[in-house]
Amino acid sequence: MKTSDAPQQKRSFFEDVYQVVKLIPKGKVTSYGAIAQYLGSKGSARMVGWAMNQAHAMHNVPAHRVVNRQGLLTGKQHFGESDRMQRLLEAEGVEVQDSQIQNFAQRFWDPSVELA
DNA sequence: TGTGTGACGGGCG
DNA sequence: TCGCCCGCCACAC
Repeated sequence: MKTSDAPQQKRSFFEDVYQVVKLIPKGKVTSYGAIAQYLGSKGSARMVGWAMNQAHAMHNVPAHRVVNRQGLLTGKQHFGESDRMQRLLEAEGVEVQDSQIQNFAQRFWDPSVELA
């Protein structure tokens, strides 16, 4: 086995994202950019979004709590059912109207601030 | 090895 | 105000 082992945790950028997402309190949401900024790559919000795509395999990652800066459930399409993501948020007390989180500013949870 | 992709964000017309 | 374009960076093929 040499260096070919360690197929488990890769300490990749993804896991960092997952850890942050897991820390999102129930009933709160954050944005891709906020996570990216917390990770140090403010302009790499796309990476976070893409990481969420892989997070699909991770059942411990509440990806539904991550939305874009507008508070819009842009990633709902990746949850299979169009209403699944919204349903999950509503189950946590987050008001969602037409894929748009209500009182987004109030529900917003910034890791770079809360985890500071 | 290099190119393309991507659940975004900010800026400009 | 709305819409379009460009930029960022890691990962897969």
